[in-house]
Amino acid sequence: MGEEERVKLGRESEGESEITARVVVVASMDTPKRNQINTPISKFEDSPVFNYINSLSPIQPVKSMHSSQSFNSLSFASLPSVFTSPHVSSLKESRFLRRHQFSDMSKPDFSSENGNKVGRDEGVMDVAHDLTQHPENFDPRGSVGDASNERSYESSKLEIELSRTLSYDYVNPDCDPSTSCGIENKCASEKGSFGSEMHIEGISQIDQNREATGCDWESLISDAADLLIFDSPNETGPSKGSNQKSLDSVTGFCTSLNNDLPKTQAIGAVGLSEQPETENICTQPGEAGDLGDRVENLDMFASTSLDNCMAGDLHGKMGDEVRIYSSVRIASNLQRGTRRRCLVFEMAGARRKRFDDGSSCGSSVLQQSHRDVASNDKHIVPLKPGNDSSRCILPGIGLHLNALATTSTDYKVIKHDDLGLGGQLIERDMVSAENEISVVEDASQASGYVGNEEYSQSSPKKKRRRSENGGESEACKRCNCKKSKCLKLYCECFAAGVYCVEPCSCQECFNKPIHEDTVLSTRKQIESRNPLAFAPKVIRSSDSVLEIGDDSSKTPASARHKRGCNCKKSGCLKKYCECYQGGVGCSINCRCEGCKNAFGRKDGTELAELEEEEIGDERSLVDRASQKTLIHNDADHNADSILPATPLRFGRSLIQLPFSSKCKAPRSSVLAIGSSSNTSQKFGKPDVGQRQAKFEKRFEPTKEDEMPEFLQGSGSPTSGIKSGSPNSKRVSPPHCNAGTSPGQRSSRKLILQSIPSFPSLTPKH
DNA sequence: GAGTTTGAAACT
DNA sequence: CAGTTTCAAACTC
Repeated sequence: MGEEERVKLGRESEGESEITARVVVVASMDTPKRNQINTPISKFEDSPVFNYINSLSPIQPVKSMHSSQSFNSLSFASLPSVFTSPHVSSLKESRFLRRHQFSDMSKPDFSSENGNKVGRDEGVMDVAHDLTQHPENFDPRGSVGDASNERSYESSKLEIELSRTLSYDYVNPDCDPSTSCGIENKCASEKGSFGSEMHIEGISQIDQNREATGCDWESLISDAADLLIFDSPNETGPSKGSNQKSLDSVTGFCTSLNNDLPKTQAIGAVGLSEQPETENICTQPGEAGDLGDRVENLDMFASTSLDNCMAGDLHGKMGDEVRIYSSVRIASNLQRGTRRRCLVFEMAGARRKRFDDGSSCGSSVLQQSHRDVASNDKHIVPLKPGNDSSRCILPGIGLHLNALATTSTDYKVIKHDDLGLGGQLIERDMVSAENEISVVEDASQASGYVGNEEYSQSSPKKKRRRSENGGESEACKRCNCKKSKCLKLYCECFAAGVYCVEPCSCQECFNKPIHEDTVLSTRKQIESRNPLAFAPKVIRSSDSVLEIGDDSSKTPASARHKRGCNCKKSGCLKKYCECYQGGVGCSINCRCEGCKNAFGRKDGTELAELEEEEIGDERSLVDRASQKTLIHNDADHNADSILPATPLRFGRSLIQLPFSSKCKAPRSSVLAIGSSSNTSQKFGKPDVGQRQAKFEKRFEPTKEDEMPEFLQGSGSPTSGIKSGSPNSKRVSPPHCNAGTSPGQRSSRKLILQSIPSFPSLTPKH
């Protein structure tokens, strides 16, 4: 219904403009390039796909068309493949790729919203079919596009044809009411294009435009096509400025097209919406005047489902050169990227709110740049059911990873949830910008959070006691601070980068989401003092894991405490010793006296030796246990997450856990070990081993990202634990690494690599 | 559970 | 950087 009205308006307001539009179209039709179009059409007819389409019920060609559009738009957003090959030569491929993407991306939204489940191919086929039926339509469009095509991507004719077909779909009179609305919008956009700029870019552009419009279209349809179309301020408002004529004329034109060349009109609209000139509306309001008409669709879209920024992004994408490759551009274009991010965040935030408990968690590092994301973390962070104190990711050194992970998670959510195009687009952008976060990480986190919550809830008792239970659940990090307010490293929770939770027995605790600002500031302060303060205390190479696997040899030597211990009385045989607690042997960095560390003496004696001498069976048992764990880790990654992976998991203690863990298991924690527990108890190793293993898996990958410094240190061939300052009580950050041998390092890297996303992800600030 | 021991963290 | 103090976990009873 909207169409007619609009058309009327357009005609009334500007009958001449309409005429002009037609004239233009006609001229374009005359262009010799028409032939090209014809050829492609014939191809379609001949193609099996075409036949298939024909075979399909003609009942709802329109819907199919819509779906196709939406897909295009969607693909536009995501299109990795497209990114890879910007060249026109691959147009055909790009098309297919797009389809794929669409299918993937759009499924949720479109299928549900439009009810249009026709595959893109079908849509395309339908379009082709329409074309065959209405060949005249093709000419105009194609001619226009070709003539004006500045970019001259050399886009394949087929692609052009496809785009045309798509556009036709839009126009298709058979469209449902909902679609009609979308069509109108398109018309409006067309106005802009025709009126203001006849030189429609090449077919490629059209195609792109189509995509863009498709996005809008989809959003409109999904939300409320009617409302959007008519309600959109753009139509009446700014867009009408200088271009109003064009709009009106366009409208008229559209109308006429509907009558005469319905399909063509749709195409034009698409093309218009996306002219290259159109940058983001948001950024360039001034354009509204010029592009207002074209933009309308986008604006509407924006108002509808996404932020204006989103729309602006879309516009920008579309506008810039080939839309197909727009995504690439986005990445390059900071402004746009930023906008998207904003959008993304906003969107994410909105969604999150749904889930949000109200507890706030923040990530420090990312805070500034990714503030929004951080806020989003809330969702991700497992809030204890019923407990505000749920752990949140704190900004520690490696926090950015967390944030990223979170972010990624958010994105996922967005994708799956509701976001239509915008959401998807955003995701893409974010991913590209951030270097893609590993999904694994996200999953692990999420699961981890849950685990935490459960865990914490499960045992309100002291942490010590808690750990006893499952051992594995690692109730780690339940503090008992009384004077530090849980804002110093004395507090294990804080040190671990997690918020205190119920189980904690702390007093006057400020390490809670409520005091996020305080926590963050404190963290920063501490980090300023010691950048590695929140880094994992125990640096471990993958080797150790492997070694453990062997059963026999196993020297944890590969892992070392970054700072080393300073034990005087414990002989490094009690948990007072951080090295021992971490399940690693003492190293040069240690200043301990009378070291008897079962995992490796300061003098270089390693575990293996110790085992023989002192430890004996116990150690092997421990190793085995840890080994098992490690082995399972990959598979269990998720399970691991169950561990107290509080938001800050990346925090040092968590990382430490791998081997030692601060998850201090209660003495009795031996349980975890299982059968071997009895023997292992002696040194308490069992706990360590198992726990370490678990944590290790999880954290190892992150280590590098989190702590590049460490990596470097570990990376240092000398590995020497001591490379740093042997004498200094506290090892300087760079030196932190405990001595990992070069070989170890390599193996470690392998592990890291296994986690695909991390390397690239590390967004470094 | 209270008290002691211990060593890291923080402070000077 | 070294020494001292503070702190909370680890440990003992």
